[in-house]
Amino acid sequence: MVTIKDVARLANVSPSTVSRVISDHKSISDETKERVRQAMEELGYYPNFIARSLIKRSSHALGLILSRSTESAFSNPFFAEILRGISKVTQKRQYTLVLSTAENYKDEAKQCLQMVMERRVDGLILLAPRVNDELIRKLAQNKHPFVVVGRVNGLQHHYAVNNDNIQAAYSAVRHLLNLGHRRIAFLNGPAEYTFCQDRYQGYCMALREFGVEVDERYIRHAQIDHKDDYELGKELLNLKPRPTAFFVADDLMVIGIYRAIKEAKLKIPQDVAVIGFNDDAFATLLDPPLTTIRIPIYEMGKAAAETMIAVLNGEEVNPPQKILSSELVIRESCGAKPLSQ
Amino acid sequence: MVTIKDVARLANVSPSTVSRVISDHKSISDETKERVRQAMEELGYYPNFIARSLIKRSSHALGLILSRSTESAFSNPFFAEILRGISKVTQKRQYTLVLSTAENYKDEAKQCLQMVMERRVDGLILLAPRVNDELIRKLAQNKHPFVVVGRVNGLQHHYAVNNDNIQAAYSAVRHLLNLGHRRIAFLNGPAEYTFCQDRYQGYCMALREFGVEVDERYIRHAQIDHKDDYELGKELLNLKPRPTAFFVADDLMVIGIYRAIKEAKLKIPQDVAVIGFNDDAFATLLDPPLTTIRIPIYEMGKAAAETMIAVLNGEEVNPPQKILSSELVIRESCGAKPLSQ
DNA sequence: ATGAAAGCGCTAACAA
DNA sequence: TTGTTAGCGCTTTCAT
Repeated sequence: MVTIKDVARLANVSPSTVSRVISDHKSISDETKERVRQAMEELGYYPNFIARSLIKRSSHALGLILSRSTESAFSNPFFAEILRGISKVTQKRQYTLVLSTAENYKDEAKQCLQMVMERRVDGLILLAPRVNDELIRKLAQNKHPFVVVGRVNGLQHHYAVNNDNIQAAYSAVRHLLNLGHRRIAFLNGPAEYTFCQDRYQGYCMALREFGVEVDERYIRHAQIDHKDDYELGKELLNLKPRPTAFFVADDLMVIGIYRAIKEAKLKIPQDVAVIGFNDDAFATLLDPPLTTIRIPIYEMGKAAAETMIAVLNGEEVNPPQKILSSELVIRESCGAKPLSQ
Repeated sequence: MVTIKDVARLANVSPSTVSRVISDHKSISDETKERVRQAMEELGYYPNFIARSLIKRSSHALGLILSRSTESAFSNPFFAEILRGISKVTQKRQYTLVLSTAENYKDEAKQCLQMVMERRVDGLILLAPRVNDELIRKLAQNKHPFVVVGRVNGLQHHYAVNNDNIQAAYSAVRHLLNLGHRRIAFLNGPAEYTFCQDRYQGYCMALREFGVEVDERYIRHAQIDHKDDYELGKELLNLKPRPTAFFVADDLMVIGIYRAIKEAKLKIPQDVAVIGFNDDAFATLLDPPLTTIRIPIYEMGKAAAETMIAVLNGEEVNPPQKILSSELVIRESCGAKPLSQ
């Protein structure tokens, strides 16, 4: 292995001079700089990242915590999109991106704590926080740098990036209400996630505003792996009286819902209107194209990574909690445009 | 920061003894072992991974190189599936998984070379090799440990895991030929990837076996980001005489093809048969459900990671190039079962 | 069974 | 502007 000493010897300088050239220190004459660079080139020298990390007390790496099984995370377009945003930033800032890869929450919490304690990563980006998230509590307690994508409850000082879930769900349901729907089924994600809580709250808000009572029979929580969407869709369609519209908290679940509706020989949107969430790429390809909420996933990923790096650099991040807006995208799964805005 | 010295002091032993306890060295009395462990617990000690890496000359990390833009990689279910397989292994073996995140091939090659030279990772897993892949050539030249998922051309000694692309494409096309199709359009991926070359070869093999001449007009290469599938589908459908079947080299592209076919007021499979590749999760949800080739993506990911780790451990891997078999999954997009096998 | 000492490859005071 | 020296936190000979 070529080390800094080899370069120093060849260039006839001390190792510290080489080190200074690496970090482009100002007080090095152009002449020696050139000579050292040539020696590096000649020897094919690359600084040893690990040695550097040791002395700098920083791995210059960010950990990404999925907060769900690897399987269900990777198969969701949301994940791809957030990863795209994060990696855009890590790449630019020369950070290493480390993926946590656990099979369940408990393993993940342990792994993740170990990762920071062992200094494999300088900071963490956490997706999909849970209600009373144990891991987040511990990280905060140990004062480990992290930023959450989503909303954390019961924690005062922390960094987070989120979209306006309550408002977004509210807009979606109001859209259906404006179209005249009153029995609106809600297929939500697992109740343990705060983002599902928030969407539930938005759903209720809209109904109440229109004087419609929230009927829990019309609400279902699907599993995070989306294996039971279709079944839950059938259940909801069998309710008497049948819901005339579906608010589905993730476009991925719409696939199962569409199937259940079509199998019941019902037409979308004539018999049942459907509105989704996320605006995944395939939403426009569904039949009929899906009306849904577009959330700026890529931007959230970017913001999360930028926040984390800024915090690690000791910069002030203000505000510590950012909320990005979403937008209702009207396609054909709910029928005509609403009368009133 | 709690170091090995702090633990040593508290447990009244030398740092080397603590180090031995960490790695569970045999020649340490149970009594001291216990005492040291207690001290660790009490202080909340975690070994510094970086210091350890420095002396062990190993980062205990694997880099994953996507070989395409972050965007197009992450949006393909193939990627999620391979990542799932890889992470299953890295997790079990306590390896850190590092994601390379470049926007284009040139950047990626540079980044990736830097990653290994700087010792951020011990080895690399490379996806989707290109014909005459520059990066792979360089890695081999510098003797850097890597394993490729796919086929590499023009390189003698290397490790690789692949599926039987030629055979798989051959089966797919033969299936169509057995059903009586003779004008079979082929929507392939970019010609620069070896897996596309292989699928092309399988396509030709089958046609020739049935005495059908290969007509290049019926062959198109889609972009890796799947943005032009629909357009290419329309082009192919406008050919005179019109193809009666489509062999599509990635299920993701089938979405565009289905759309083109339906817009032309043609029925699947009555007017046009379609066969895909990958057996992505959504294949069964398409209308009609897609006949496709199932490749063991998860297993390939596992095998790749296992191979890489074995190689790093100095174990012998035999054979160095593994080929996993794929399987034709018959659903409804090609109509009836073929008469002959 | 345990400790002392050297050193992994680098950086950063402090000197010169 | 450059070199000398100490040391980041750990492991590993070599002694004892």
